[in-house]
Amino acid sequence: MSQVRVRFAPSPTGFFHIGSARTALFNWLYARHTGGTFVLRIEDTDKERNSEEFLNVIYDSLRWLGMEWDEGPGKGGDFGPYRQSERDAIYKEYLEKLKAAGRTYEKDGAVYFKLLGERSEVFDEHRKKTVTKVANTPAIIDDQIRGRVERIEDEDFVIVRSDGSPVFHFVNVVDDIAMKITHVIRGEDHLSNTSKHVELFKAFGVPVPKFAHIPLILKQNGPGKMSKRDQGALIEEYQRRGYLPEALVNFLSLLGWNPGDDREKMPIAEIIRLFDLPGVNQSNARFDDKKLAHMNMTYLLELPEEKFLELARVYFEKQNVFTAGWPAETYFREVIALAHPKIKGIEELPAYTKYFFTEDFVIDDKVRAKVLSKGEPKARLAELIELLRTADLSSDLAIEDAIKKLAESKSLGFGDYQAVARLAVSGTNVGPSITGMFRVLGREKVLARLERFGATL
RNA sequence: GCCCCCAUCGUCUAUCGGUUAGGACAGGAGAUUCUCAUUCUUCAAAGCGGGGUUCGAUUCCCCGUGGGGGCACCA
Repeated sequence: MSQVRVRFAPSPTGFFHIGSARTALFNWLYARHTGGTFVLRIEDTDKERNSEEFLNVIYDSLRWLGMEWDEGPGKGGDFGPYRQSERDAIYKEYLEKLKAAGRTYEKDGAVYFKLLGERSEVFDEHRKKTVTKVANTPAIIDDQIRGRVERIEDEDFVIVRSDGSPVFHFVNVVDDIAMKITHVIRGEDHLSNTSKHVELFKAFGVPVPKFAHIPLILKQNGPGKMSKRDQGALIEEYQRRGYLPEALVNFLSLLGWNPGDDREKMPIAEIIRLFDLPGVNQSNARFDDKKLAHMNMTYLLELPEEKFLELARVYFEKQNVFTAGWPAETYFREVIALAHPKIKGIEELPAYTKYFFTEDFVIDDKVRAKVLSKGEPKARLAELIELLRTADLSSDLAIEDAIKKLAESKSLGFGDYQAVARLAVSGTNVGPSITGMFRVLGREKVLARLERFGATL
């Protein structure tokens, strides 16, 4: 195990979204790549905005995506507790160090961190008030992605609120020191905060960790970064919709990083092997749900049949598709197998397979008009009914053979029978092979539907 | 307003000074398949502008412009 220690430090004040997931992912990847330790720390110092429910969302989402933490809540470790709300004693201890060093003062009941340098009163246009500026020297941020960044922190800032609770900047740095974090990998939105953090590290007399500020994910439409309110922003939504976590992780890894060549679809072990901080891009990336959907489809297509069946089963259960009871296992299995190579996402499954499970499906009017406008569908239907009364329906090949022979005898093509049969049996013009549909549905249902539809012509 | 970061097809990106600027998603056209989807072929599509440095800049530097982020007793 290497000395690298990284942490993901979410605040349970909202849902777990794409941006957080990618920050977690890059931390996790770096830990796995270096053989280091991935720490999960919960930043719940803002009592007003926290909830247990949000905490579980974080745990569930991380686990679903396959990012198990090495230290943290439920896992233990030598530097716990891992929830900031339980670390008051540690913050008090560190606050005393700062006080002893003469780097704090109180004002309006709050504790301020005192910067070093000459002070002057300046009117701040933005905040419309007079503030005290400090002629500080620039903080040097050694960023693994952006290189050397300098920024001057020129105002004292609050580290403990008047109600006694410590502020983010303070606890964040204290915990990174106490938990021996070596690399701080976080979103670029924190880059401007980093000068505060560097000042604190220096005030504590400890070495400043390496930083890596990763680019942000911009919302798909409109300006700005993606937030939890944006369409497609929540991890739990992908979970609910039956997306494959491997696909989501693969997609996320490619937002701001690449393996250095043309490869996109890669197993996680390969991503871990190739991932490194200097390879991360510096510019923000716009979220693209189409590309995610495509990535998901490629993963879905190569999923082993048993695995796909289980995902389908779970999805049908969650969506409560079968209100009147589950279909027979072998039947369900055959339907799902038929749909597997044809769909782009698990969420399409119920609609795609509906007519397999009920007689109560609608005939699409547009498709009906289109199919009935060509050839002699009524005659074809009658011939098909006649054929299927006795034909061998035990295999797709046998069915295809029978229909082809029939078509040949009338100097017609397979398509002349396919379209009208499909419409009668499924109500639409999209679906699995007609032979597969016949085989799985069985003679009785197929004939009944063909006859029922024929009666409307 | 001040500070910080960034800049290649619509989008994600490759290129570590010399390339017909490549790939992927999305889009167009075609082929294959019983429909649809897949798959395959193919087309269209990019170096923000201006200055430098250099024999030569997408690549290095500067200035604009544009985009993003930050400037709380939120995290």
